[in-house]
Amino acid sequence: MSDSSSLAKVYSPNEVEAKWYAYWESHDFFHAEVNPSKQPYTIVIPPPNVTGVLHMGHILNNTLQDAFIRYKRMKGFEACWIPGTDHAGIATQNVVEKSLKKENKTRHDLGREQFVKRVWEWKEQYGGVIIQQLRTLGCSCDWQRERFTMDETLSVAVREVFVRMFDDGLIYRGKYIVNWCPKDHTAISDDEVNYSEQQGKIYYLKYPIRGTSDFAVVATTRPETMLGDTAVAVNPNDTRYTNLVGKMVQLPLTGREIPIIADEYVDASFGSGMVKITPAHDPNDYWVGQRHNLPQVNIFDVSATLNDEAPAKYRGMDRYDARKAVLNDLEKQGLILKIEDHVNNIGRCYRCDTVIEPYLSDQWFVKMKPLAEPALKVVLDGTISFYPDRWAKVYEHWMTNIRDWCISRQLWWGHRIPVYYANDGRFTAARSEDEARKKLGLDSGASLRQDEDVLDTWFSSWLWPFSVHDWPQHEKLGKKDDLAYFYPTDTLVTAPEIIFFWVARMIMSGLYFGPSFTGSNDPKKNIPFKHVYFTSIVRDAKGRKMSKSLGNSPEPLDLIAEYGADAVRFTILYLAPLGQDIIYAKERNEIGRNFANKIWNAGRFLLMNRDQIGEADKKSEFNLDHLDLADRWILSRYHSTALEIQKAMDEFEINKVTKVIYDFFWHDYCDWYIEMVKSRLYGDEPADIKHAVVSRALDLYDAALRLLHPIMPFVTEELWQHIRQRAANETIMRSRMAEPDTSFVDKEVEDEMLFVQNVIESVRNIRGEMSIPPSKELSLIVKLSGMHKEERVQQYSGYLKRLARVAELTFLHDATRPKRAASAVAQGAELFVPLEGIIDIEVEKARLAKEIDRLSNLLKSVQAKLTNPKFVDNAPKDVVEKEKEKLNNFGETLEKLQKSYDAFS
RNA sequence: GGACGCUUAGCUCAGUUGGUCUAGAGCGUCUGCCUUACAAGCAGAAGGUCACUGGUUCGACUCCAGUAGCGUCCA
Repeated sequence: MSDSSSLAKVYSPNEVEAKWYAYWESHDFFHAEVNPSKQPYTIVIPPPNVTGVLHMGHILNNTLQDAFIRYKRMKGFEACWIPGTDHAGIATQNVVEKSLKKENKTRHDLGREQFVKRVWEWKEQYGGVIIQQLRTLGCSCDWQRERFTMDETLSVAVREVFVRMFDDGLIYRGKYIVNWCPKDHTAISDDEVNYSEQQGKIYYLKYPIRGTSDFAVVATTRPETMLGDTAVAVNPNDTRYTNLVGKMVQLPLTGREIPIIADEYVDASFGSGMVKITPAHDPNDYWVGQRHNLPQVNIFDVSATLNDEAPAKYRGMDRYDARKAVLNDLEKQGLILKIEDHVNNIGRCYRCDTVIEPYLSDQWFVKMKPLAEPALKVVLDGTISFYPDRWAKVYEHWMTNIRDWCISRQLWWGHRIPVYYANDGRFTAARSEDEARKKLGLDSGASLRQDEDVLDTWFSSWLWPFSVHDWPQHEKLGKKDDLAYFYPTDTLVTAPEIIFFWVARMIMSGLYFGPSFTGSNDPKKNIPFKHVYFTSIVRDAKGRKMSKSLGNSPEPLDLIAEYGADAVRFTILYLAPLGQDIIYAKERNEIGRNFANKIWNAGRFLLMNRDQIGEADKKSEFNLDHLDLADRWILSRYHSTALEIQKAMDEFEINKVTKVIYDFFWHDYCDWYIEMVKSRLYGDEPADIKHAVVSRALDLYDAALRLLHPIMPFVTEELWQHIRQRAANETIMRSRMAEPDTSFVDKEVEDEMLFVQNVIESVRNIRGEMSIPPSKELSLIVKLSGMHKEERVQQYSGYLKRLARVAELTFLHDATRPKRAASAVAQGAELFVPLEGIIDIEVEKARLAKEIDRLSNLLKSVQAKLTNPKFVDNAPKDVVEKEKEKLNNFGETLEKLQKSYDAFS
């Protein structure tokens, strides 16, 4: 596998990627096992919907996780990335219902059992395509540990948690406003409601205030709901009504009296500044009612027909007939102040287009206060850290204003609520019917009815970090060690949108249930993860969030096919600053593609030379004595790069990681080091030196590939396998990433190299400005000064000659000045490039003038500082010293340039 | 309405405890090159009142306040 002739001129990723992924997977390289000799590093995937397909958000999220996992694996950790999907109650049920609709059937035609069976069939056949797509992206998930939230063991976990919390008094049944479809007789979720604006009316109703002849005027778009009013509310800061708060009003048509209350929710500038409160028929009013302990008067039945709570004459009317009747009766009593046109936002059922009714119904809740308190603490005290940390504030705000969690859903697909009702109406939560009978004191065989509802999908995913290890059956199933070893996980990578839905709840469940399997009350042992990385939002070139409905997102698999997975991975990480959005356009993948190609071609270069020149015998390679400037410099650069990468990785600054490795590989290694290597390989050095040069270049390349591997796994594996003979089961992904060794970082060498680079760049600049073609070789005359010694410069003159395309290099020792030469100053050294017959004096004068101008501006500002006594007195000594040094440098350089300029006048 | 974030080259972004690091990179633009790894490349160049206003300071892209625009979450 080390044949350079197989390397094409341009890298084509497709076959390479498929080949290596199959190799990795078939060799179990992704699999992690309990290994006491290693430290574990664990990530659980945010389980994508089983109905989902890969989108740009997934690309970002999963590339991040894979980069972290691969990095830690190469740093010697037992790295375990546990994948899986979630059953996505509503989404999945919808998909199957839609397919039923094509057969002109509804789920009711099939019945619950058959319908659920049908969903499972769908899941087995079509579900989880995203899992396959993650492979295309290169994700090194431990597929042997793949889980699904409806798996039997995870379902056991859900029931266990429900029963324990029920018994602990943390789960209760209560009333809650849901979106109710009066035609389908079902609750639907927020995203199943279609909202549209519609021209309607707003009615100003007059409610008599008891003990006065005044009226409270309330504005409403739904006058019929006044029959269920239980209060009138004003804003507490609204001075117009301060004296009314606490008084009672007579609710017309009902004979009831209701209080006037004060609540912040009321917008004093809207309508009359007074609003009717109908807790049973409006979500906002519901919360006002909760705050003020108002009664909930539900006037509708399941078809939105008026029930017995309404006055007799309206009973049996539907809501629209009731509206007419109520308005008619109020009008008769002179209780309508006015009617205005008004644009309403009306929600309709996505299935049947019936106007949705906010409807009070029985639901199950989790008490959040007791769970929230410890979960907030571990974030505030840093036991769990957020990246970026400002999300901690958002988290804190939510956790301190938390509402109970409604966990019941009126669906068939999901974990059915494990609550059982006896015939007499008593109920309990239980792991099985038998247990329920026991708890209810019933005979075995007594009939029971299980709750019809299922649980919110989040009620299973909040257990994910430990349910993936089959808790609570982990001991029985032989997973006790796995749970102990891999829990808590280390890093969670997720979108900030689900900080409340998911992140916060996982922290709660970890702290609440953790002690039962960690055997400890230490929050550090029970938290589900230590670090949370919140991903960026991927936007299009116009700054709009990428979404299916806008159709502004590229198809990720097409991107991978066109540019290669490595390129897509590299590009998205390169563009992903911590905590900032990503502006993404398809063409940007050229960054990653070009980089992959660059690395590929550097590999080609090395292989050609390895094959033509040959390698050194291993031992001589790192004999530090014979390393020259280029070698010492690239080693220094390599180790500082490795150190920077390590730091950036630790801080989750992944885009910095990509930039650092990109700059090192492309600019340091390719632009300078390889070019310098060429001058040695193509010169007349002895063979053994050439061999050593080839070997050293290969070693550095090998090390650089390993630094890059977590981000571009495929191309690095391909090249790593090519450059040296590898054993049958070897892989770069399980090789060790070298630890940065700062003893190689050499400031002096980097400074000297900087001088070399300055000289070369100065000559290139002259060449460019004078339009001298590269084919024309130049002479260079150098007059050194200061620290630079001729003997040293002679040692690397070969580099200057080759890289600046200089045929002849001479040194000047006296004050003579070469005639008709372009000149420059590099770190105090004067450079002259004789250009007899070529030089355009005006061009050269302009070139020098520009540089003189730039430097004199710098000089002026330094002078201004140093002549300011306040600066000299107040600024730290080293800063003043630095400025003085600058003054000297600028002054000297300026003088030299000026002399050159004057020579032309 | 509340909280938070952003505004640096034509575009997308770096710039880590205030010292003009001589404010950088990629793309785009211009010039010259198919120089025996790479034209998806090499070399060079042009391009920036660091959103605006004020304040703190010897000194502000950097810290503070306000303004404008954009964005996210919450209500």
